[in-house]
Amino acid sequence: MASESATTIIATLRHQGVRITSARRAVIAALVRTDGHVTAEDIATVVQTQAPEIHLSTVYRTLESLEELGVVDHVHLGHGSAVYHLAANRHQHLVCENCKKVIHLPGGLVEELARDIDSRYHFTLRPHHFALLGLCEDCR
Amino acid sequence: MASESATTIIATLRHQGVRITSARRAVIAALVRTDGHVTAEDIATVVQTQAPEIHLSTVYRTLESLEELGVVDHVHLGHGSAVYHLAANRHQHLVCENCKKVIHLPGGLVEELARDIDSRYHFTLRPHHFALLGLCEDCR
DNA sequence: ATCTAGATGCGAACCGTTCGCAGGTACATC
DNA sequence: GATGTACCTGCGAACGGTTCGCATCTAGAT
Repeated sequence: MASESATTIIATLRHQGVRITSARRAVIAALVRTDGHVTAEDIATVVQTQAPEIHLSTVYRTLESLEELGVVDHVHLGHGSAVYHLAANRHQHLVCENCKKVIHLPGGLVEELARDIDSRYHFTLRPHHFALLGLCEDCR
Repeated sequence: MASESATTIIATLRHQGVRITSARRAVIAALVRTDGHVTAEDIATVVQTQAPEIHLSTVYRTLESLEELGVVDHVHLGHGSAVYHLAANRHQHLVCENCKKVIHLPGGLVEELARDIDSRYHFTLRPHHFALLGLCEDCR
């Protein structure tokens, strides 16, 4: 799945009646460019190299809107700030509780567990919203 | 698995060379008594009905030590404060992202996933340290 | 009874995030 | 192109949860 371009995302947003401001352009551009797990602060830093007036709180608010619109996800890695990425590259995270290393996993891994939990507890897992914690090879 | 009594826990701690102070007694007693998912603040409140001078920061420090000694676990439910419980009743949590309801699961549920992740990524899941987020029956 | 490493109480600091408000800007409308 | 207004922004202050520094105290070894 190729990652969406900034222009595509902007077109989608405009189509949904969302105002395209320079701050939003900048945040989207940053997300598309970095394409990893970045914190709001990371995004602010990137964005501010071009447009220093864009405030961290605007970045938070923009990310919040983008998430409501289904364009980005945020994940809590179990320590420190949440990280954000484009919903298009949704995936799972393993996080080492010792060295904090993050390992990306393909999205499908948890599906069996999700089915099991659904049938037994009538609960729909949304696995991309949480990280799987544990110990990596080096730390265990 | 019967939950350990406060006296048993204290004996274990003493045996490991840990000082038994009145604050620690009180925190352990509170944990044994409530036996659910309580926040540090909850514990402080309980403890302070008997011993008002025990400070929230002491509760945090005590919980930290108890966790290092393997007596308690803490879990981040994805929003708000972490919750603590005795390691003896280790279990899994489903948390509804909408209504915040918490469902307890037996510990073994994630084992297959854990084995899978271990063999593919050489990573040891510690599933009791994170909640599984999603949507409950009523909210989905 | 004495000593000392370690635990405590207290408040201030911290970090990540949210909020309130006054001013600014996108875009629908003419 | 000018105008209006709902929405967005910048800013700083506040927030909730947790950690820290420091002076004092105390458990338990001697």
